[in-house]
Amino acid sequence: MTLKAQFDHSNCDDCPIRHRAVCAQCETDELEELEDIKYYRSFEAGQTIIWSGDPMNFVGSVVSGIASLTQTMEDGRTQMVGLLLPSDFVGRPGREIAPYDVQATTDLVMCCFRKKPFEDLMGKTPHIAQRLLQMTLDELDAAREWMLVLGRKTAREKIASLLSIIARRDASVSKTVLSGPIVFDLPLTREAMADYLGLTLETVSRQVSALKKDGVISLEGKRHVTIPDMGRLMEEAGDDSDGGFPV
Amino acid sequence: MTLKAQFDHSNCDDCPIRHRAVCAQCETDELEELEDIKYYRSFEAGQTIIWSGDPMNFVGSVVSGIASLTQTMEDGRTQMVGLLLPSDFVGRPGREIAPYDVQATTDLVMCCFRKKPFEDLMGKTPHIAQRLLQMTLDELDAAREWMLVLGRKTAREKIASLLSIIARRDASVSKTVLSGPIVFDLPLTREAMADYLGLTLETVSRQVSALKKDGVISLEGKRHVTIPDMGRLMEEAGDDSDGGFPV
DNA sequence: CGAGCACTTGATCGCTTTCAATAGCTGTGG
DNA sequence: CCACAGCTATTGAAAGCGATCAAGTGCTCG
Repeated sequence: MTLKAQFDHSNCDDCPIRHRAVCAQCETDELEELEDIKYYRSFEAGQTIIWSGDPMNFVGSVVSGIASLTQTMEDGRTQMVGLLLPSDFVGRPGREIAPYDVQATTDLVMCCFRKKPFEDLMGKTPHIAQRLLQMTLDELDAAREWMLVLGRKTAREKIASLLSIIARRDASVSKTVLSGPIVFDLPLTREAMADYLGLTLETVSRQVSALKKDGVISLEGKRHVTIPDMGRLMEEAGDDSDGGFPV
Repeated sequence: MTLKAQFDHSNCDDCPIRHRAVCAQCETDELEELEDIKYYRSFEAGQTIIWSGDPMNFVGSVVSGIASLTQTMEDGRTQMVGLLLPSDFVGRPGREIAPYDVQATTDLVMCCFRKKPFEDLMGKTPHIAQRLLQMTLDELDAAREWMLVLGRKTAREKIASLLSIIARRDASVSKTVLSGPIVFDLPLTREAMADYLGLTLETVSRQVSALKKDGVISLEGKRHVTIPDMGRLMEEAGDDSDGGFPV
């Protein structure tokens, strides 16, 4: 596994998440202070990064790959409560104990900071705190959108919602034109999709098949998705297709 | 209606939410600046305070009463995505358009600030931004706990979860002993409970009746609830009854 | 007394879950 | 090279839970 390799440079200027992560608003001198305390960690797909209930010694940003936050009930029912993409932040300054399991959904690289030095730095660097506030508010919006999905949408709408969200942010990264067909690889297994959507994996499989049969999506293999008509998908998701991106 | 009356004093020191709201960490001089730009508004139960999609001219704190954030789909399905109690903050600095309907669930008093002056003040008053970050992180935790409720719990567990949350924070306000029976009034109609839990009001009614029949709760009238055994209720909610409060 | 509202209760329907079998793929070892 | 294990995903049949449709109750207020 050559997971490390491409990110063990120490210069933040080259960092792929430089302009979207918690450090986005930092000036050069502030960035230097962060560089002093940062270190990279790599994880393989499936690995648990943090166990719920464990002490949190570090915080950090997802540099590449995808991580998930999940809650588990005593009888084993699990619900994903966060999907962390590159630039997303892990951990909460001021908190000692992790409230959720954090897992690497794909191979993953994180830019980490030991918690204490990071908290100290945040205290004297308003740019970091400001950015963290913005990011947290965005996550809260995303969480609330998911509450609507979980509480009120049908299985078919849930699948369409998940696909449209993944498609949308893939597009926002790769600058794809929104009008043409959209192509991407699903970063989640059927089971992970089920955990995200509050469904069983069988229902996920059935609804993915149904959307395929109805021409809303097409599949090559199990994971490679093509969306011929994004507007159609958003209708299936129960969303307004004139979609206002509220940022 | 004498909704105003009790809060049109201008002195923040007497304010019931002084130590928990967005102003909690402010020093005397900072508080004076807030006092200069604040104003109170009262709303009657059922009134809509802000419509989704409308411009947001102000932000503010709930002083007394309860407000709710709800999302509505085109076909009328609605999901509550936030329940705002005294000291909770309404609005997002930097955002122009309201993403949710904000409604007064009970009679309500808010301490408002016009958005622009508040944003300016936040820029030069780290104590406000810091407190807002803490509060937003808390709301995110609450939202994620609700995602588990919405996605994975049964109707009975959902009702028990809602009751235990209301009971818990009623206790945190009124300093009730946790071991004895807990008594409170439901601030929500059956329909509002249904919108919170992603259920129909009929299912809410049935499950409340079932919990009553099984002795988990007792009712006087429709709204006055007694919980003889909080541990039992939390079992019914599917929560660990050794419940760590993860502040 | 009757209208309106919040709530309860009953009967039936249907979507999602559950249980179960099977397919397809990858990697390992005889 | 094929057999087989292990994993992910698909598909079918049946069961169950919550939604839907429909009355009916109890309370408040005019």
